[in-house]
Amino acid sequence: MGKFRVRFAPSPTGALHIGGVRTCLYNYLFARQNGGELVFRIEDTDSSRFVPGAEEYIKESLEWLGIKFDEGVSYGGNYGPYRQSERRDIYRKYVKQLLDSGHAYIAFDTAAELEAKRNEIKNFQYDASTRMQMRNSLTLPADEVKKMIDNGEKYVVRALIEPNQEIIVHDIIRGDVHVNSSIIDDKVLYKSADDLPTYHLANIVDDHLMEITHVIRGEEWLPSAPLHVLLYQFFGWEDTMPQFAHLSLLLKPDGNGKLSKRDGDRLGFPVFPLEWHDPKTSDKSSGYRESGYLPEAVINFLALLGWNPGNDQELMTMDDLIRLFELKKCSKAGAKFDYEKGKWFNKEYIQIADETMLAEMMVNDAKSAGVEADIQKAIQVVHYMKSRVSLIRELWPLCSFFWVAPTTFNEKDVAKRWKPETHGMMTELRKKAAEWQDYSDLVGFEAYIKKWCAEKEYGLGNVMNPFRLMLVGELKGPAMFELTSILGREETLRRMDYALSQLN
RNA sequence: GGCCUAUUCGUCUAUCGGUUAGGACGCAAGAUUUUCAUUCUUGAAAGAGCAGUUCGAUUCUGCUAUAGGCUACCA
Repeated sequence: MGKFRVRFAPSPTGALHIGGVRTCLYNYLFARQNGGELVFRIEDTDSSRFVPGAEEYIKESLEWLGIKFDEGVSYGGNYGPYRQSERRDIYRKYVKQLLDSGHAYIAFDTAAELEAKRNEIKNFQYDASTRMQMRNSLTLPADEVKKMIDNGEKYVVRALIEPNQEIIVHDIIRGDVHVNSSIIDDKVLYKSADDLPTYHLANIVDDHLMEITHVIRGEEWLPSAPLHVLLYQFFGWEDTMPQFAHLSLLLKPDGNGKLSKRDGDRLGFPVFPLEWHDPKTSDKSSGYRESGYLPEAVINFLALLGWNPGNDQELMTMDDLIRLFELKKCSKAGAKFDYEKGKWFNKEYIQIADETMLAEMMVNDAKSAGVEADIQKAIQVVHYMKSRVSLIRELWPLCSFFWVAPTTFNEKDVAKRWKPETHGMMTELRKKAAEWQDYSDLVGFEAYIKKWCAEKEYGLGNVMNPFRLMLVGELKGPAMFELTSILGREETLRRMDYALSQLN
């Protein structure tokens, strides 16, 4: 038995949807676990839907997420080219083979003719029951067919499907799916107009030639899987036909239907890994990276949407996933996309993330807000504040007061904590704070202030809350002396002076 | 309309015919905290419906309902 080989084969028609990311992830996990190979193939057989930049976007997204390909477009390999638009010669050969063996035929029906037929016959299907009424190589004399082709008349090649055959698709996740061939129409396999095959033909030929052993793809492909099985038979490739695994779909968090870009816009969460600027519509869609997610969190969250290791373990690294993943354990039902849970995963990963990296990202956000935040201080701030955020992007808004001194004071908090006697107490506290020199010794400073409170018989709450109010402008932030240790002596005193001048 | 697939707490899910149906997110309450968070504890919360098979069905079968997918010279 040879190596397992799987592929991820997107169409470059736009940003990579989060569901596509999951499909790719599962392929990756499967390949890694079995010491197999993951191939990156571009399925650009529909020239009209091509979007420039999409291919690069897909690559960059998967790189950010830590999903690596072994071969394929821009990775090289011995089975190339890996872009279907560059494989025309190959497909032509196999189209001819199908035509010669009588498993396919040429059809000249125009779009208008097909449309007319659809109006004429209810539930029209181009198949055994109707093909003899159409303009194709089955109904036209051979010399006329040849003449039409020579004249450059546009045609398509259709699969010739025998009716009333039972086709069984063996699916790793779903078991055997039985389908009667009568419900499959004579699918178009090739269009002379752009000299390109359709998905179905290209897919089978490429998977065979690239020696793919397992096709792991979305459930939307299940209905065409019987056709694919038939094509393997037509070519005589049953023996090496890959095993199928059709993954359930990712659904909208609310209501029904599969998750779409619009849901993200509507509900306020990203459906794409990276921010995407559509060159055609010039629409901008948010991405997980730009929204403040860690790739590890996105991977972990996505992996568990439709699969689980069979126990209660939820936090898993990529290595864990590679070790534990099982196609057979993938759930058959679609999974609603729960954005809140995704945020929880991210929060967990922020807690174990490198603090310097988090600080650098926060410093970047500060810069965008027009504040030059120094990295050393930022690292300290992150250390104390990271447990409070779910997204990296929440860090700066939450922590900006470490750099930007308050100019106003929250009215409610003042009303609650700034009593008539407070100004006098805070003036005294200002003196004690000035006496203390080493603010980095937060334990010593805290003891010093508390001792003073005890001597004066001041309630801690009556001191600490106004103190915080003076430094932050409201009642929030880390522990009081963590706060002063980061602010430092000079800044602490300065903020106290300002507050004392504003509050009375 | 036709075909295919699915159906356990609000959500993601565990359960290899016998369980007080477990966990996580979210939610609620309590504790902790000089603030806000964090953290901890506790709680509410589920087998779509109806038949059948069986000593016994969440688990197997059928029907119904509901949901999703597909039904293009798109993938």
